[in-house]
Amino acid sequence: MTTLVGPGWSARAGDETTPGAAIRGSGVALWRQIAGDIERAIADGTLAPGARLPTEAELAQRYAVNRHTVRRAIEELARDGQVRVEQGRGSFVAEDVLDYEVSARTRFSEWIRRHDREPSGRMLSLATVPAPRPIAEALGIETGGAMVRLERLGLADGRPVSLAQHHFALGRFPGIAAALSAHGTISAALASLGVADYFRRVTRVSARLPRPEEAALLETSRSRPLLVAENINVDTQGRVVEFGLSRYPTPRVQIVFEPGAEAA
Amino acid sequence: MTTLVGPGWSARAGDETTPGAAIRGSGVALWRQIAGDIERAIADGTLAPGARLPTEAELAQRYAVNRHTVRRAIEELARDGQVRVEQGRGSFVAEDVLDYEVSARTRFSEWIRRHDREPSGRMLSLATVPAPRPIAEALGIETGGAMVRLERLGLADGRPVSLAQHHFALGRFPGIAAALSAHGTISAALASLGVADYFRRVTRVSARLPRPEEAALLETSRSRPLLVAENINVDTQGRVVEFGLSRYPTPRVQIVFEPGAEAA
DNA sequence: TCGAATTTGTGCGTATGTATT
DNA sequence: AAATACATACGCACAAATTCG
Repeated sequence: MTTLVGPGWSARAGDETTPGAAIRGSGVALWRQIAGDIERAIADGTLAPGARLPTEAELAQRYAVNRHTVRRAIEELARDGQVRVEQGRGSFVAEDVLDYEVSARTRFSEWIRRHDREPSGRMLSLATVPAPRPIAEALGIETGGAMVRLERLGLADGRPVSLAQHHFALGRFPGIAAALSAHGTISAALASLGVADYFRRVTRVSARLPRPEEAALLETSRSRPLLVAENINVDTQGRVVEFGLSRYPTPRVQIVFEPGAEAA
Repeated sequence: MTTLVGPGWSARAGDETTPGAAIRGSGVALWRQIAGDIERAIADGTLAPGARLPTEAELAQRYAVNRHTVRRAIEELARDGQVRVEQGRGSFVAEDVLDYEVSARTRFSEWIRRHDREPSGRMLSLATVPAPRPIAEALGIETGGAMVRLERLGLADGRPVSLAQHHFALGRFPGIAAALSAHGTISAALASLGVADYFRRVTRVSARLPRPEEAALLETSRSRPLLVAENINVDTQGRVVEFGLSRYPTPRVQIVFEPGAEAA
C-alpha cells in the first residue's frame, strides 16, 4: 500500500496552505492512491456513514490532480458499495441500511434494538374517521364504518425510519382510542383489550415519491422514493386486528423477506 | 343507478357540437351522476385501464357543470381506487396490479399465468463479467471472479413488468452461458446442469427512480419509482445457485409477502 | 413556476509512460 | 529498435439533476 501525503481530512476548512498531493511516479496510479486514501478515511471513521464527501472539484484541488482522476477513484469506491454517488447532490459514504424483516413478528422497538440502535417515537395524531373502501375491506367492516387511525413517526438513534398509520375497527375495539392514549405502545393497548398476541398475515409493498410533509417528517429528499408497506395483522384466532400502512425512506430502510426465519 | 346523457366518450375529438350534460333536479346529485357515468365507462372498457381521463376543465365543459363538481366525482372514484389522480399530470384509470408473490417458488411464466395474463420475454444480454463485491459475496466467490450475467425483460400481455439480472458463478457452472443460450428458460438451463430445483432464500426490497434506459424498457415514467428486489436462490442442498436483481415498475407491480403461503 | 447556482455525468481531444509484439 | 496497444492523466465544454430563492 502506497501512502499519500495527508490531504487534510480534518474538519476545519481553509487548509489550502498545506494541501496534500498524490505521489507521482510512485509506481501506483494516482487514482488508486486517492481511492485508498478515501477508503482509509472511511474505515477509521474520519468520514462517517452518511457523510458527504468533498465535491470532485475540491478533491481534485486537494490532491492536485484532474477531476477525471478523482472521478475514477470515486467510481472504484462506488463499485465496491463504499460510497454512493448522486448526480447533482454529491457523493456520500454508504450508510448502514436498516433491514425491516417482514417475516418476523416485529414490534417497532424490537426491530430497532435488534440493529443495535435506540428506538423512539412520536405520536402524530389519533382520530376516529370513516373507513375508505380498501381499508374497510381489509378490516372486514363496511365502507365508511367508524375506524380509529393512529399515525406515528418511528425513529432509530433519533433519525426517522418509519411513518406508520394504524387502523382499528371501532366496532371490534370500542375502547381502542382510550387504550392507545393510555398506553405507550400499540401492543400494550391491544393487550389491555384482550388481544394477547397478533402477527402479520399479508404484507404488500409498493413505492412512490413522498408528499412534502412525508419528506419533511422522514427527513428525506423529495426525489427519493418511499417504500410503502400495507399489512394486515391478525390475532391468534386469525381475526383481523389492524390494518397498517407504513412508509419507509429509501435507501435508509430496506424490506427483507426470509422464509424459514419465522422461528426466530 | 341514474343514467346520464352520453357526454361523448367517443375516441374522436371535436365533439363539442353535441356535448352531454348532467340532469339537474333529478334527485341525484350532479357529482354522483358524473361519478357513475365515468365508473360505467371504466366498467365497460370505454376507458381502458391506464387510460388518461379528460382534464377536469374538459369534463366540466362536457357535463356543463363547474370544475368543483367534476373534482368531487373524481375524488369519489379515487377514494375507491378506481382512478388515480396525479397532480400536474392528470387522472388515470387504475390499472390492475400484478402481485409478485415472494414466498412462492416462482418462475416468471407461472407468476404471470397465475394472473391470467400471457407471459413473454426478451433476452437483452448474456455476458461473462467480473463480479463486483456485493454480488461476489452473495455468490460466495472472490471479488472480481468470473460470473455470467443474463439480463431479461419480462412481459405480461405484451406490457413490460420486470427487468431482471441473473448472476451465476462461472466456477460453479462452467457451461452456464451455453446452457442459457440453448434453453429458453433459466430453470431449463439449470436443470441441464444438474440443478433439479431451486428456491428463494432471501429477498431484499428497496426502491429508486429508474435510469433512462430502465424507464424506456419498462415503459414507465421517469418519476415513478421502481421496486428493486435482490434475491439469492439456492438448490435443495442450500448451495447458492443464483443472485438475482429484479426491477419492477410501480404501481403496475407490487410485491406481496404472505408467510404461510409457502405450501402453495 | 421559474431561473440561477452547484454538482455530478459525458464526450472529445491530447499527451505520456509502460508493456507487448 | 520500431510499432502497437493499453492504462493513466489532463483540459475543456456541455448535459443533466438537484437545490434554493
